[in-house]
Amino acid sequence: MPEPLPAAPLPGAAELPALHAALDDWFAANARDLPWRAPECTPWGVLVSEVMLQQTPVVRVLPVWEEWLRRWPEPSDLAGEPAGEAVRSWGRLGYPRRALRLHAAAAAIRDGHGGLVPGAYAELLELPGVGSYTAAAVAAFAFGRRETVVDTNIRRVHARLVLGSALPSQALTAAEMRLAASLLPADPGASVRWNASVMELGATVCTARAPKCGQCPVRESCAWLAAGEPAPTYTPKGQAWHGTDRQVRGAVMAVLRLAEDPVAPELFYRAPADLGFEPQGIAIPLAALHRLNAAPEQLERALAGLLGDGLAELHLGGVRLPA
DNA sequence: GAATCGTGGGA
DNA sequence: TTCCCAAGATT
Repeated sequence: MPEPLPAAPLPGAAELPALHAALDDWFAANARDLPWRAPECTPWGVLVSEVMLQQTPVVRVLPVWEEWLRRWPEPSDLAGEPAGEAVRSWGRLGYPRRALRLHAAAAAIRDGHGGLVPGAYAELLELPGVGSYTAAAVAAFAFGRRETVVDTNIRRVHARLVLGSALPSQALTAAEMRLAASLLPADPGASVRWNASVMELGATVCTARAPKCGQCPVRESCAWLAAGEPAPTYTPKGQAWHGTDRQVRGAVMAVLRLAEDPVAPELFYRAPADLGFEPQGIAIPLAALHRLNAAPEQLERALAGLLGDGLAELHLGGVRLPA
């Protein structure tokens, strides 16, 4: 299939070194001091950070990551615990399936890789919860490999800087991957710094809303600024939340995370006050769940979904986190 | 390709 | 208050 030509000429071989140098200098002076970027951070620490950072802001990941690495310094440490411990210690990071998959990845690393996080993209990609972005990111940032790392930040920077668009396309395309590959420095060390600096630029300066173009080290090269900051050609559709099954799932998960013992499913369908619970412990998330006023069918779907995903399991008539 | 999957903070 | 969206993966 023929693809449309880029809206702006791509940076040529003559311009790329200057672009690389500009972002290299900017990153050296402005990079955030994040623990998973420290030289002593292990590949396991990098992998945990990358999974936690999927769709979750840095500030919320930081304390949970610290606790995970303190408690489970190596993959085998996590693999030796029940999966439910991973889900519980995930706290309120969201998308708790990630905790389950990270636990499964730890077991795969212990059983299939001698307990060491693999450094090859193809091997990383085989791990549960690791997709194309995370595999490339771990290979690059933990092992210094030359990989084409493409996340939402990098896509947005490329869209503006090179293509002159306000936002990247709604779905990642093969053309974007080729563009990213064409911009990557040949030297492995330089490529790692480039990936990290473009991502950092997108996260802190070239943001989705209200970009700080005045602070941008490559604003003179930006196709979007040159084009007069054209508006997006589409409006992203928001994610519904209130009244959805997802909201109910989240509320049920909050109960299970706090429960010491299996929770009788009937409790999900009644107000804690009617059950004679004091407003403490498990009664707090139960009350929050009840306030959602979810239809019984909705609660059934949420529970069935959690059981199907392995985020909950039945045990002696109750529901609990997976063993 | 589109839908699904949490959560909380900032604009 | 409401809306947006943040280092995606999976089906």
